[in-house]
Amino acid sequence: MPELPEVETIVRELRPRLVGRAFASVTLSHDDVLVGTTRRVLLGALRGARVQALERRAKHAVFRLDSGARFIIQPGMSGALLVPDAAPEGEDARYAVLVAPLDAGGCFVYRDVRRLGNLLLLRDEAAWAAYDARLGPEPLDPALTVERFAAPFRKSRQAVKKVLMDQRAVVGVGNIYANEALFAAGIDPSKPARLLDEARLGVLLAEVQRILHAAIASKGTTFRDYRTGTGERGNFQLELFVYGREGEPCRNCGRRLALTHLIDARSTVFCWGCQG
DNA sequence: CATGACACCTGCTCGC
DNA sequence: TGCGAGCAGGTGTCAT
Repeated sequence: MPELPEVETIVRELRPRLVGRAFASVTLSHDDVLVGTTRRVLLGALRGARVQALERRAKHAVFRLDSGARFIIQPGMSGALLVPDAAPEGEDARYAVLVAPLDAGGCFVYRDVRRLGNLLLLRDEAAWAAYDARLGPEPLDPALTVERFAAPFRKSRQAVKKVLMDQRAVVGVGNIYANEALFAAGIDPSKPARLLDEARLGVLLAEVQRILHAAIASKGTTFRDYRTGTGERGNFQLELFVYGREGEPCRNCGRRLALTHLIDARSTVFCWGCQG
């Protein structure tokens, strides 16, 4: 479900509700979301732990705990982070994977229908460094240069859209925003990445940044079940030019937008006229 | 090392 | 109405 703007929105909304609070208790409904840790270790680390900071890295939420460990949530396709006033019951509890009442009232809930999301526990700086090193640069980092952004594209024979969604090249861009950015930059999504010159990649980076900023301002894109940290819908779906609009007229030239699943088996929507 | 295929899991929609 | 096929904002592993 969530790409960079959605996770950024969730983290911003939950930060004031969680930072400074401690998890009074923790329950976990399924073990299959755990990566690199066990139920016993994770629950032991979270019980009584106080949240010192809540940040976003790539499409993940990062909880810095007072123990020095970091608790990471990768929401995957259907994960949601919420802080209701009380622990969920009945239908609300159905897909709750992790429930942690807070010391000062309220409750932290990680809800995930498909459970493709993952929970990680990084116990020290070395573990954090290893996790961080596997991820590419943040696209909204003002220090990111076009040269750095362009490098993995210049080396790859893959479709430019696939590289754009590769979290080792640049983080945070998933299927929705890859489709949108490539349309805005006038780039054919199936074009081999290495065939794009530096100027074109500069345009692509600029469009990625513009669109991600705009999507954050709209609190993300709600197509199905994405909700912000306060349970609201995002609004960026009203500003999409191609994603989910196959068969409809291009908002730029009026042609019918095309759909293909040939790139990385993900839906790619594009305009034959505008993306050369 | 780069690349493609497939796995993880559940729910919804669409066509027959 | 029922049922199978296909699809869904992500990411990791495996063979080749």
